[in-house]
Amino acid sequence: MISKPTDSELEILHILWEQGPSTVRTVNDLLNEQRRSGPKSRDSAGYTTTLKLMQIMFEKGMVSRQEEGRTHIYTAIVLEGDTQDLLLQDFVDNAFRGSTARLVMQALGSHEASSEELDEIKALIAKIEQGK
Amino acid sequence: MISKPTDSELEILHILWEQGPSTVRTVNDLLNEQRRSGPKSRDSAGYTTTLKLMQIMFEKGMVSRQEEGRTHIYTAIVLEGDTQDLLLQDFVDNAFRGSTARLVMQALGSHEASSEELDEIKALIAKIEQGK
DNA sequence: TCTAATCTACGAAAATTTTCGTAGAAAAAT
DNA sequence: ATTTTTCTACGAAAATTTTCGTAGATTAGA
Repeated sequence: MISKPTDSELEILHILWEQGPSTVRTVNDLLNEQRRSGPKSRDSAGYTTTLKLMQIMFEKGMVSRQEEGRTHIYTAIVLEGDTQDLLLQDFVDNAFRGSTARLVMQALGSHEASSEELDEIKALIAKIEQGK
Repeated sequence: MISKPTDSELEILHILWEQGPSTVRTVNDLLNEQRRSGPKSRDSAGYTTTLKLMQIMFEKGMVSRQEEGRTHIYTAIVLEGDTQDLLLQDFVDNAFRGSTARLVMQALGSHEASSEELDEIKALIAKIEQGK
């Protein structure tokens, strides 16, 4: 049973998706790196905090791990796209009452998108219309 | 200081936005109505649960209320669009690492949108490109 | 009138998520 | 060789969110 990751779990998943298989130490370092440089500077996470979270994620089946000497190397099992779908579905339901179109309108209306990105989106829409 | 509503608070805000000023009783009834008919049938909320949530929202300044006889009539203070912006910003950061374009692509790619909605989106994109 | 239903206020239990301290083993450094 | 660092495991505190029971007041119904 695939379930929605919590915010902290998602933070870790992003690192695993980007970096590939990693140790807790690596994940914790990058995590705090990002938190410092990120937009809303959060407190950095203690090592055992990250460790515990990754152990929980292992129990939930979100990540696998293999022993390498005395350390564990963790790998994301869930796919980035699948997870984003899951989160998106939930978010659209909660915040936009199920209307994907309204979400898209709001997103395009109030946030920046480069012309390249807009072109991509136009292309995608054309493709969808094609398929109808 | 405007802060992000929790999931339960958002559920209540949606009802206030739709219905306009309402009593706790009305909100609680509609809430449970929606939960029963909704996609993921959750347990219905007890009356005092909803009451307590709305009291908390009042303390936070998300809603105002006025006495009408012995009951209170609650009104949403925060605007739907502003709240959605707030939630969206957070969601894009957490789930899509800040890339609005990726969010839009994923949303359009995996969910349904009618041709009318797609037309609206195209129009919006044209307007944005115009403005550049 | 008196009984039942309905309202607010309030505190605290329950559930969930996040954080961290401590212990013990293993490796690395001095 | 012994001290320091680094790892896992584990439990539980802390923080947040959600739920509900109880009390007391007021209105409505029998």
